[in-house]
Amino acid sequence: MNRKITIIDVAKRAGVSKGTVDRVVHNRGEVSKKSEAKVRKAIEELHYEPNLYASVLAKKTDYVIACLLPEFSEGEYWEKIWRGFEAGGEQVSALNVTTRLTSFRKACAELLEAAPSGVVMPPLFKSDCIAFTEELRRRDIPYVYVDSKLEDDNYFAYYGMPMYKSGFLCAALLTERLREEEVDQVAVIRINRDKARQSDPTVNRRSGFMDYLAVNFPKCEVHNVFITPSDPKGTYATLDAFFKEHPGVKLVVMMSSRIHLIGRYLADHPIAGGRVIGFDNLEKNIALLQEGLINILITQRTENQSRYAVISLADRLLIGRMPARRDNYMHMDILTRYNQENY
Amino acid sequence: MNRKITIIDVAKRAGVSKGTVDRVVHNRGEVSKKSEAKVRKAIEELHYEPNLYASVLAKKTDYVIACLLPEFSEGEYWEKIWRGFEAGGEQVSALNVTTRLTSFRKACAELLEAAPSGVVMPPLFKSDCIAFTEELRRRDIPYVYVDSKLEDDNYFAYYGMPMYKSGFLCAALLTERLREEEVDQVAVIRINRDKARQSDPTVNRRSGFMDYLAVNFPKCEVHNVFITPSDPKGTYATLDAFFKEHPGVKLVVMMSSRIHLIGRYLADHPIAGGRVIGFDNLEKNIALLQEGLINILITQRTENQSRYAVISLADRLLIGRMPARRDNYMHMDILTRYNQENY
DNA sequence: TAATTTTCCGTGAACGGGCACGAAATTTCG
DNA sequence: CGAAATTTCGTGCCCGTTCACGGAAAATTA
Repeated sequence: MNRKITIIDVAKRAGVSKGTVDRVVHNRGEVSKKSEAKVRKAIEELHYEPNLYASVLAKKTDYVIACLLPEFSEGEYWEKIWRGFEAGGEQVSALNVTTRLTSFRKACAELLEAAPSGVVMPPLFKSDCIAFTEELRRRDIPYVYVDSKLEDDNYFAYYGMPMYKSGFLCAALLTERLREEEVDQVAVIRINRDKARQSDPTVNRRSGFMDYLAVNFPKCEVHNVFITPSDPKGTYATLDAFFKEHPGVKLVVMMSSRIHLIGRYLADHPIAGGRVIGFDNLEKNIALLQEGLINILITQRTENQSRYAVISLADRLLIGRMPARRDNYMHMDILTRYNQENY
Repeated sequence: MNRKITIIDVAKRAGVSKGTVDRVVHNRGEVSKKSEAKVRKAIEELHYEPNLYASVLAKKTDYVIACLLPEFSEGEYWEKIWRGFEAGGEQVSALNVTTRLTSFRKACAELLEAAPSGVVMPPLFKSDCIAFTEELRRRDIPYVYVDSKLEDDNYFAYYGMPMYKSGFLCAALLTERLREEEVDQVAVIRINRDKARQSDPTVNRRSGFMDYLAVNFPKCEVHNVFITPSDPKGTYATLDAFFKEHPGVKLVVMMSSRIHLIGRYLADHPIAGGRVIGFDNLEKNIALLQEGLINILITQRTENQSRYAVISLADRLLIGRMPARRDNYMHMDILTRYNQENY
């Protein structure tokens, strides 16, 4: 029948040895033009494709993919990314590819010792990151962005959410079916950040959000309410003060993954007839969905970002395959209490 | 460093040969209790896991997974299932596993000739299917259901949507934020079926839908409107007549994948201020979303069902792995015009 | 033309595991 | 106890690649 074509079949047909075929397949040189042509012809005619498994088995080199992420505690957004790294690592572990999870901070230093074959990371601290990727480029180490990306020219691939559009979607869902006079006030809960060091990862999302409102509800007033994650009491007080002062606000959103920070307040003061939308399916956020305290979570398969990233890099290292697309925008899922179960 | 543990390492530690270890690993017998114990201990201690790739390479047997589906034309629901079969087949093709796509009708006959190692199928024609799976059971050929399932005891796994819940979700989305008096009438578009042969695959979904309404909007009146897919003109006329007679109907759903059948009518008579919900992301349905003629599509990664099915079966055949869950309910996605792009 | 360099290519030992074969060890039985 | 039957186990080849090694052929130089 249609037995698999092997390298030997190709060699025979081209009238050379398997070593030569191998050299041609991997562009390793040391082959005369004539032989190369014959081999390529034979490959073409027989539709030869190397057996990945035999190849992996025989290959000696071990690849290490460094996966960078910030330090995080349980239940945080980064835990999902971390899971994806693990899943991807598992998937490629049999391929002589090892993943190494590293805290972002230590990465640069560590790179000097153990030179990895590839790097996956979210570009978190912009200036540090630029220096770092510069170094990677110099060393010819491919790197993949997850979560968000910088606009340098050298990243190998990017996997993440379309941030601007997610803000747009958020605004659309928030205001759907509402008449203009019902969308007069919106509260955007925001996180107090140390602006010197941390860039705000939600800027693009926020502009998508604002743009949608500006077009569809130009008269809508947007209140920014700043809270501090480490200070639950202060958060509660801030919210309390805000909603006392603006009792008409029925529409609430949180652009980052931490809508759960206002869960406590919502439990005590549910927003009747309003709508609350957050992002990302952290367990604590899902809980709020289930309790009906928030209406919608806009999420994505966060783990997939990091998993795909690892796999795409392994593909590149092992068989030189490029990803189908360089920029991979993940689908945005809409989660309600009725469809969160099998997510 | 942490070199991979091989069968030789285990053999050495247990003081036997690799042949014996192999026999233990695959429960092939011909091993004394004493040796087996030693080997198992060594495996345990070294955390040995056989290298899948080496294993596949060495194994000679070829597996064939038969994938059954009904005949379909382009753009239909089954095309997605078909894609998944192809994707899954591709993924396992390097593992000596071949997939063969077969029309449901011919399957029984063909089975008599080429005995496949496994079967994946949607249980479409109930009585035929029961006879068929009986035969499979007798021959000890594992089979996996996709799309929907029969409640026999022998299927190896099932991948599909939670039908009842999808109806529930549909009703929830349809009526969200509406006051009781706004949900007085609902139109359910249905397909005329030859009841003798074809079972209605949406019964469970419809009961989920009805149950939600019964609880939350007990006074709501549900109109069933039957159309015939092969007769666009008749469909148009039927719809026209219906909506003329019931101008108050603003909420419309279609439980099957064919909401696009009413696209033509909707284009001419958009339902202002109403809501139209359909199922499944067929291209034609997506187009309606984009044009704003329908509001929501409840979908799933249909291709994944069939892909997972193929892969799970390959796993079972190659390394005897059971799926984590026997029944795998896929997540239901909510698609709107704002998040359909990267799906 | 012989010697030397360079280019090209074939050979064969891995890689980790499956499995057939036959030998060794053990049990059974006369 | 010895022979035969049975159980248990080790050996070695094979799967399709990769790649180091070294030899043959071609090109260059003297």
